[in-house]
Order: sequence, then C-alpha cells, then structure tokens
Amino acid sequence: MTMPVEQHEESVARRDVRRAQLLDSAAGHFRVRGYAAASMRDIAATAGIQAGSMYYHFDSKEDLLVAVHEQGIRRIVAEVETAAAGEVAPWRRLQAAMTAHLRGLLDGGDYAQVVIRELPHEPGPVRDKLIRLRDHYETLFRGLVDALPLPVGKSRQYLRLMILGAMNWSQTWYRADGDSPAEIAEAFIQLVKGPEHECD
Amino acid sequence: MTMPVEQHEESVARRDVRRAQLLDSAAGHFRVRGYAAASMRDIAATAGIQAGSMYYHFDSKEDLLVAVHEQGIRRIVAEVETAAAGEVAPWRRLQAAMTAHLRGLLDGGDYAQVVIRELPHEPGPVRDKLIRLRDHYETLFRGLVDALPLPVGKSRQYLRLMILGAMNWSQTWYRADGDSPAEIAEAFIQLVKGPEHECD
DNA sequence: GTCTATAGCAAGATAGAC
DNA sequence: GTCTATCTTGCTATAGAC
Repeated sequence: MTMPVEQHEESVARRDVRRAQLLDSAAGHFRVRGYAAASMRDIAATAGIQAGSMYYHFDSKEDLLVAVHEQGIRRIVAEVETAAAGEVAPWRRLQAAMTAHLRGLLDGGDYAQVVIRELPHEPGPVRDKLIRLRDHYETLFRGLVDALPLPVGKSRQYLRLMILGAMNWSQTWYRADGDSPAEIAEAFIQLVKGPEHECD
Repeated sequence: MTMPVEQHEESVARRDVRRAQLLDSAAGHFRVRGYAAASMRDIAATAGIQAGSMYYHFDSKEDLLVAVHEQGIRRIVAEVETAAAGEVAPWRRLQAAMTAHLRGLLDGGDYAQVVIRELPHEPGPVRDKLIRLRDHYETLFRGLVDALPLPVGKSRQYLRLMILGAMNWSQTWYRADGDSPAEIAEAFIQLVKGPEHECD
C-alpha cells in the first residue's frame, strides 16, 4: 500500500537532486564565463549528463538563468533577514544586513554573483522578471534605511542607492586575502553614519 | 608639388572617419546587446559597410572592444579633469568630478557605459589591459579623496570605493526623467560629508 | 578600401531509440 | 530520464576579385 507512494516520493527527490546539480553547474558557468558565453554542453557536462538531456529538466537556457536568479535571491533574502533580525538598534541592524549581503556576494558562491552581474541586456519578459526579483529584494534595505535616525539634508533614497551600489560594485575590487565582508560593511557604515552625538 | 601631400592627408582623414564610424557603431551595439551578443555584421551594417570590410580597420572583435574602451576612458578622463580643475575647495572639487563622471556615464552616450559594463569575464591579456585602463582612471579620484579633510575613523580608501561603486551602479536605476547627474552627485556628497562645523 | 562568397566552427534545441 | 545523432542557425574571420 505504501510502496507506490514511497517510490513516487523517491523519484521526485531524484529529479530534484538532478535539477539542483544542473542549477549549481549553470550558476558556476554563468559566473565564470558570463551567461552569453556559457554553453549548454558545458553546463550539462559538469552535471554529468549530455546536453540533450538537460531539456527534460529545463525548457531553455533562459529558463535556467531565471531559476538561478530565483535560487540566488531566495538564499540571500534568507541570510539578510536572519542577520537583521539579530540586532535591534537601527544602525547595527543595517550593518548586520550589509555584512550578510557582502558575505553572500563575495564569499557565498556563484548564485549571488550571477544575480548581480548577469542581467540580460535585451528588453523582454525575462529581463523584466529578473528586475522585479531584484527590486523585491532591495525593499528589504528600504525598510532598514527608513528606520535610521538621519539629520535633515541627507536623503534616505540616495543612502539606500549608495549603499547598494557600493556593495554590489565591491565584486570588482574584492580580494579574498584583503578585508572581510564584516570589515567592509563596518567601513561603509562609518562613512555614512554621522558623529555619535548627532545621530544614535 | 603639394597635391600628393594633400591627397595623402585626405586619405588618412577618410580612414580615420571610417574608423570613428565603426567605433561609434561598435560602442552602440556593445552597450545595447552586450559584447558577446553583438555581431560584427550588425556593427558593420550600422556603419554602412559589409562585415568583411571591417577587418581592414580592426583585426578582431576584441580589438574593437579595446578601442572602444580606450576612447571611452580618454573622453571621461578629459571631462572629469576639466570639471575638477574648475574648483579649489576639496569637497567642491570632488563633487564637480562626480557630476562629470555621472554625466558621462548616464547621459554621455555609449562609450562610458561600455567601459563600465563590458569587461570580458575570461582572464587574459585583453581583460588585464582593460582593467589597467580603468585603474588608471580611478587614480584621479584617489587624488581628490586624499585632499579631503576627514575626521578620524573614516577610511579614505573605502570612501573612494564607495563613491565609485555608488556612481557606477547608478546605471541600473538612473532614469532620464528623474534627478540629474548634478543632483545625484550632490545627494551623494551630502551623505558622506560630515556636518559643516566638523569638516569644511 | 570595399565587395562577394564562403570556410570553419560552435551554439541552442529537437527527435526518437532505449 | 538519459542517450546519440542531427537539424538549423548564427557567428568570426579569411580569400580573392575589383
């Protein structure tokens, strides 16, 4: 009686395992070579199957990119939310969230880097979907910035954009043997946080 | 007696004109479609010639990318240096340079956007050369930041990286019908500049 | 200098056997 | 589910006429 169910569950699990392997492989190739230059053959080979077999799991190369983005966003959202939840003071909350974001981006593997760098150039539904994903993620930081005590004359909107830009651009200059994500986040916070007597 | 010289000069001028047309076309296609997805056929067509004819002017697609980068850097260096030279106070100098950088990047056409976005993923001499070009440009901002009066606890290195990151990332959210490059630069400066009584 | 024509190759995707 | 084989398309780059 229970056999069919177990078999079914097991086959579903196997399918998901293979899907995850392909996703990992795709994220790696997209990061190293870029989306356009990565080939389905190479992605399949790294996952241990032939190119044609991939199309049982994903309908197209674009689908693969979307799936990598979704997975990447899902992971970094979880990490940033957890980090922010561990602090209460607004500036410390923001700094914790930034550390998590930088860790994911700089030391967290392929997915986050693909999310940041591999947005399709050409307009279309795929590009729109990926932008919507990223925008949704960035609302997290909107909340954190809005909670800060800020002196007049400083724009919350541009503070959010400045922080996100500085963090995402760090991909271009970060070295694993240099400062850690936590140190970078602290340095950035120091730069935008006024003197102690002025704002918390 | 003077005819041969004039003819020679004229032919050189014509060659340079065609070269410039091809560069403009390449910069446009690289920006819109990305380097990998842009085709030599389309680039040639926009310049009004056949694909095969391009190889009289450039040896390869990579050469074209390098030439676009060099032209883009040359332009933005000139604009930023001129802008900075028009001010003396350190913070105003930096703000003027940032305005020029943002103008070049956001409203200045295709070249600067290619410089920022189209760096080859794969390691190699071309990538190294383009990184060296960009690093050379960024030393301009190192000088401007080093001249600022800063309170202890604020890192000049990270201030430079933060500013450059925030500016370069603005490509992703800038809208022509929103704030101008000058307004964006001012907002960024306000965020990192302490209160008046503390630092100039 | 630019043309036409094409070599030579690699890519995404599909079909059908197993 | 995965394989092999292949279709179709597009690309960079070259060759040789003009």
